[in-house]
Amino acid sequence: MVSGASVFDLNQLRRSCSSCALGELCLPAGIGSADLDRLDTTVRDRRTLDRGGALYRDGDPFEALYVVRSGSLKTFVQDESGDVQILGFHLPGEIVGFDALALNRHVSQAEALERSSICELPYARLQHVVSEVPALQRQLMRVISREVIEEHRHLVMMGRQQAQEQLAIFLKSLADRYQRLQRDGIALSLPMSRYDIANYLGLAVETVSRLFSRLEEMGVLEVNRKAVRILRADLLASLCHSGTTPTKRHDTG
Amino acid sequence: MVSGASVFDLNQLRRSCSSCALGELCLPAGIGSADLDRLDTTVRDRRTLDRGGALYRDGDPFEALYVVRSGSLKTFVQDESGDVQILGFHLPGEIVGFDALALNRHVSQAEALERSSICELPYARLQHVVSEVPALQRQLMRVISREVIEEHRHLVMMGRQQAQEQLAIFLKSLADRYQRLQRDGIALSLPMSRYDIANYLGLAVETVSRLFSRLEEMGVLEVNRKAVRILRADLLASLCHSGTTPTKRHDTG
DNA sequence: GGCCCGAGTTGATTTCAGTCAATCGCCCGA
DNA sequence: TCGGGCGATTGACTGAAATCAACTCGGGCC
Repeated sequence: MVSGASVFDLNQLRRSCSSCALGELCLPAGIGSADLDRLDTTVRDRRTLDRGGALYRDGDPFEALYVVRSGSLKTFVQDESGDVQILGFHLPGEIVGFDALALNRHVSQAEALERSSICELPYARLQHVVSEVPALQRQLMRVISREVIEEHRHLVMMGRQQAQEQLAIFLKSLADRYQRLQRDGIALSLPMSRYDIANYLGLAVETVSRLFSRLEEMGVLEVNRKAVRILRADLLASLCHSGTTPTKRHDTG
Repeated sequence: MVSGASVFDLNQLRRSCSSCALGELCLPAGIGSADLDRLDTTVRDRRTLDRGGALYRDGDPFEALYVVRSGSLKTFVQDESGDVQILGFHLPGEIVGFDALALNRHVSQAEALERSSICELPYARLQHVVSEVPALQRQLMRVISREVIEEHRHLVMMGRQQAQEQLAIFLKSLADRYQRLQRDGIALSLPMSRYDIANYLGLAVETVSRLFSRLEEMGVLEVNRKAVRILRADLLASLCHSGTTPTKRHDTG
């Protein structure tokens, strides 16, 4: 039984993309099955990271793009004085490492928030396959574009004046992403700490903590540390656009 | 004389990239001259936008990438209630329009901050050339990666708790970009309004105005509306890291 | 099991930035 | 040339979030 499972895993590993449950969420979306086999050959292997384990560090040479297979990551930049800004939280199916394309070395860092499994796409191989499979090239561009758009969402979130709006948008967006993964979008178990959330949103930890409490008092959430249950998704959604912020209105400058 | 200039412009138009002064700053960086000629064939033409003129709007079908040739643009998203978040200011040599790759339509908007000249790279043609010139494909990826990194800088700026730090970083970064364009990095003439700056940084206009005044009092700047002269670049640089923000320090969550 | 540490929460206080309001002055167009 | 309007500045005030501080709780480790 045990050895049987192990053999199964090996096969799984060998035909990673074709059989991967993430399917449409990952790079292979919209790729024909023949091309999919080609893509399979570029996936070197899976790496497992423990909580806090580094996938890449600032300055590391660019070797590969990485797909989160299970678990979750955070990416962040850290300046010379040690200040951190978290750039994103990455759930299964999401690809990280695009920051290294420009200079052939990473200019940010990626770390596991929990025990995570990662697919590695060595860029040399990927580039080779991409040059032979135009559909994959387009798909790769689409994926980077998604990354750009995701960062736009982050900027919009941070641009809000009301901290409560920021947190509401964050939680709603996280819930939506879990739901797209066919996971529970109501009973979340946040993989990141309050410190991470605060940093991600540009707030103080205490503020985030207080906001969780306030949302609980309002009956929007049920909060127990990392376990967060959304009781009133409608209210949460309305809190995302609450205050009319005249500063932000369009103004041909 | 007049018709002579016109003929010259036409030739210029025809051999745009090869003769463009932007050279290394734009897409052609690191491309051989033969490939450069190939790239030239993909540049449809130049468009001129007046101040406030739209390059593309939210929902527009994806037709091309655009290079700022002269002038400057702002890109922004606008939600259903009209709230705007400015995503970036774009100077000559910079490419915009990557947001549309994911869904084949734009999910943001681009508008000229002043009279601007834009090179249009129809994506269908670009893709064709890219498939024949692998170096160009790599270069295109590098350019998108630069866009991602630029957005990281924006996020880091917005994440700062002190508004003064945000503005200092903004000004320093803008000065650096102008200098890279071989323009004056000391005597800036800001193409964007105070409203734009405020929105970009997630601040109120009044705060931005007060900060300009404060920086002037401190002897860092000389401010006259859009004309800003950096008197003490060293001080400006030090203001970029002023407050030690313990919240932001790295913290394994 | 008990201890210890760090994440998380809550409270008190401060401060900085947002808001409201008034005014200036530049630019553009009648 | 003269208004008008908007961008920009400045002031007064308010309020929300940061800061400082104390404490709780839970999990991991011995």
